[in-house]
Amino acid sequence: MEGQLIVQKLSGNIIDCMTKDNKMIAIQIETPWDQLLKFIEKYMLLYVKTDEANIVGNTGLLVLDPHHLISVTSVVSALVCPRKNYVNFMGAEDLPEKANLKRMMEGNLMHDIFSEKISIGCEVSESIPRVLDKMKHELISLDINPQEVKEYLSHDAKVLDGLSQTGQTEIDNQNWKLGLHGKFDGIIGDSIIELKTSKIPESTPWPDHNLQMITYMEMMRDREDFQGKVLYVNNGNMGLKFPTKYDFSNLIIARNYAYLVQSGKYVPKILRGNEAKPCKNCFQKAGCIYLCAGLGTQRDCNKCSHEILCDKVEYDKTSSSIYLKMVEAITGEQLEQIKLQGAFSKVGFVDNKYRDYLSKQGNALITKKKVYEDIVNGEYVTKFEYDTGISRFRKGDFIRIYPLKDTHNTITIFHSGIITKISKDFIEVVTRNSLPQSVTIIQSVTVFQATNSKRAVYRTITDDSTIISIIKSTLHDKQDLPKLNYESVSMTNPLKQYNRIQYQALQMALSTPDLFLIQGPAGTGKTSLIIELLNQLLLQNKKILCSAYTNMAVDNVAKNLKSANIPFIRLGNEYSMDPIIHDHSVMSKSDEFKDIMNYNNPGIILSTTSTISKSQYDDIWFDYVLLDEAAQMTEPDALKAILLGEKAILVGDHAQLQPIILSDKAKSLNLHISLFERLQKALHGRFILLTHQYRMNDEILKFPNEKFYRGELKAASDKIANHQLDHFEGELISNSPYDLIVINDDSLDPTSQVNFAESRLVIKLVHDLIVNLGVDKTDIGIITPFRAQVAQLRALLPSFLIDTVDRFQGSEKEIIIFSTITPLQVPILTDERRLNVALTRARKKLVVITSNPVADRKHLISSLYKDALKRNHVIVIDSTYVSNLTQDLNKLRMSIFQKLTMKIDAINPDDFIIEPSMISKSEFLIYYNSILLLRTDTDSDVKCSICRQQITDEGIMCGCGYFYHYDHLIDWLRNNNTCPVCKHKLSIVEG
DNA sequence: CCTCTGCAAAGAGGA
Repeated sequence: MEGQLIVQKLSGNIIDCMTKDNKMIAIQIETPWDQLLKFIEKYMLLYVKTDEANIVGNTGLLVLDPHHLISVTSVVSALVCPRKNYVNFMGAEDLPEKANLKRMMEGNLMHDIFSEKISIGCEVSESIPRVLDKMKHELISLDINPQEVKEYLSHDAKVLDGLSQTGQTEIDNQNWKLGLHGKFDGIIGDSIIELKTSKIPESTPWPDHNLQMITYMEMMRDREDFQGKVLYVNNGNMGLKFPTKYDFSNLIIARNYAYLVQSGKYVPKILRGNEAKPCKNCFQKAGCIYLCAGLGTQRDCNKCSHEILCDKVEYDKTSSSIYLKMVEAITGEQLEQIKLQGAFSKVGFVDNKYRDYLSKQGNALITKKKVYEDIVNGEYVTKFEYDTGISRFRKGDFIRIYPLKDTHNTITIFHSGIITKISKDFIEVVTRNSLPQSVTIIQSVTVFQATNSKRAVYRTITDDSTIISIIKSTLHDKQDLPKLNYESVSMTNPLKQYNRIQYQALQMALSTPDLFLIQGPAGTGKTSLIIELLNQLLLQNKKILCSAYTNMAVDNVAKNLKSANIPFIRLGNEYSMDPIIHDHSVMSKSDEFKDIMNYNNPGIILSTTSTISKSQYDDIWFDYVLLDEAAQMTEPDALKAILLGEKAILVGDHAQLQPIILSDKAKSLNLHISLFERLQKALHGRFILLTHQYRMNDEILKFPNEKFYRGELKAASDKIANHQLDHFEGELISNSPYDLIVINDDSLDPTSQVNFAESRLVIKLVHDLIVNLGVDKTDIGIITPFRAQVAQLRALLPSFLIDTVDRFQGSEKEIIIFSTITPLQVPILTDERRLNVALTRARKKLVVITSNPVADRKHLISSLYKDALKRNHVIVIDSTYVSNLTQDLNKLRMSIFQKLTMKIDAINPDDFIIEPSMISKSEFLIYYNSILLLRTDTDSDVKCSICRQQITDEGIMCGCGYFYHYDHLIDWLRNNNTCPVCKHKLSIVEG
């Protein structure tokens, strides 16, 4: 038998399972598979392949939770040593030796050349300068001489010109039966090709290469019977080696153990005695010992074979257990993201209905045809036309591209890419391979930097610096630090004048021997203080890291430094930073960066926490680490940067956005509480609140001030308290700095993330501002909670500044128009902090637009409404007014852009209306994060996965493809929050 | 829902 089974009952080594077509079957599990028995649970999904009803020896396969995909490299490492796989997973890796690092980089570059060779068929000599340029930043930061690498490539890679055939390269693949995913180097003809640059073996590939190739071949077997060839390129020679036979069941056992490690169900023991032979040459030995001693897990010093290296140190038990808890939280979040990616990825094989409806939700994009394809810089640039619609995609998103006519039950192949351009009917992407005419595009969401976060937390165990000790001590007790002696601190050549509190904050930050926290609410001059701190510290010849979670926040500091003429170096990929600061990027300042890296030279480095946490920067040491928007990052994220410095200054506002955490498990372990927020409560004597705000008119400030800052904020001067636009009264605009417009329309779809009525109103407002009142375009900012609404508004109003609330944090504008969408189910505006951000961006005029009556809602937005009503700021309009705007839509748009002397195309209003039937309540009732479950009129042969009875009327299907009686699933969800089979997070929609 | 971004394999030794 062969197939996917759901576990119903376990007794001894017999498991009662249900097949997909509702047959019950008992399987007996014998050695070596019986070692997995204790991990098998009710409702667990299994893939089973066996000749009889017994799974025994190497004749059968048993895959635990096959929808949780494990990477091929993890499996190979788990087969070599399960402990090694565990050590890697825990982030306890050491930075490889320098010589080895260089070999790794050389290998990387060789793969890039190979990739170009078989995808576009260009000469090696043409590729070399190109791939070196792409890798320049990494070579610089690792202090590897590009010239030496170039010589290596010119000598060794030349043989690749001997390859005449072209094919596909870097094949991303997923196998939903075996629970594996991976990426192999290429397919040429009927062969899977894997390139290696190590010493060429005499006959067959080296063992681990053999295992890797066997796994790839097995993963692809159901689709096509590929040959496997390992291509060795070494010292100017080329050798092609064919894999030897290997018992694949051993690989699946290793896969199951890697899965158990990743889901936190299993910790492999350290090897001892005779078992420990492989430890001799293991690169993970130090981390392995470290985890053993640091955490006290599996510790048994008398029997341990690692004695020679181990110093038997007893680490502090408290911080060790906190470390374990944080890693657990990070892992929880990682698992949530793996599931989310899994649910999206199933567009590769679940039926078209599922794909279409991901697309209707804006979570997938289906192309119609290729408009052009070009090769730029060794990569394919493809432009597609798609059915007009509004999606959540935007420029710069990492995406996965699935060929539409290439689906398979168990295997999916996709291309990774980046969106370079997107409009309402065209999308342009960059990929390594040529793409077919019709594809499905989904967002790539496995982006949580789990390994680096774990590495940072792991390093805090043994770090006994003052600052890390203070942070650790606040985890169990409140700490009162001695007062700072700051009064005598003076500044040389300050950039500007500061108020009393700002000045005190600067003095305190500059005098702290360890840490300091500055809470800077909206408009209180946070950015000026950061620039001044950087300025003063640089004058003191300090080496400083200034870091934030988002590229936008880092760029904000960079632009201010640039205009103050203060030198700095910006780390990170150039495509993710503002082009204005390209001349400060590490690519343009490589020599200065090398000096700062390697010597004790002063300087300012700007980077996202994500970039600076890469292992290649482990050895840089800073006098100061300055964190901007520190309340927006998780504690591990903050630790990544803080670990690199002697002192730390955290600037943020915990009344504004907090880190985004998807997993309930991680939330229960407080991963969503930032270090800034925690220290603000637990650490006394190192905190100041800035209270003078330089942004908002008092009418705009009033509500957020009372709601979020206990009324502690004041305008810095009367001038600011009263500043407003000159004569700005219009048809929909009052003479006051603050309006709340309510569209009285009950027919709107409350689940939608786009709202055309609000968009039309935005256009009307922009029209009145620009055309009637002569407002400058750059003074207007338009914000909204959803990416989809941003896309709609951008399509209607090209070249205007339109963005999500989250991305607008840290910015301000004279006039802000805030389209709320007033969603029912989605708690986007019930998060007070997001509302706070939205309401505090405007200097002189704030217009909030909401749809539907809001007064009777429990949401915070209803108290906003009540407050506005009391203060006479509410403007109510009816739906007829808005629908009449539709006829004038193009006229309004044309006159806006005529005034701006820009040419635009007319649009068809119908393109923007989301039919209520598309997302009707009766069809979709249960959410999996952003994905809805399908409610369907089922065919007769579908069975409920809970009661195993036939579904005769309506059934409901999870993204994993399993059906339920509607009532049974609802019953189940009263006590659980996941799909019984695949464990995806599900929640019932109110109403 | 909102954000961040690369991903996975790259490498040594060696049957």
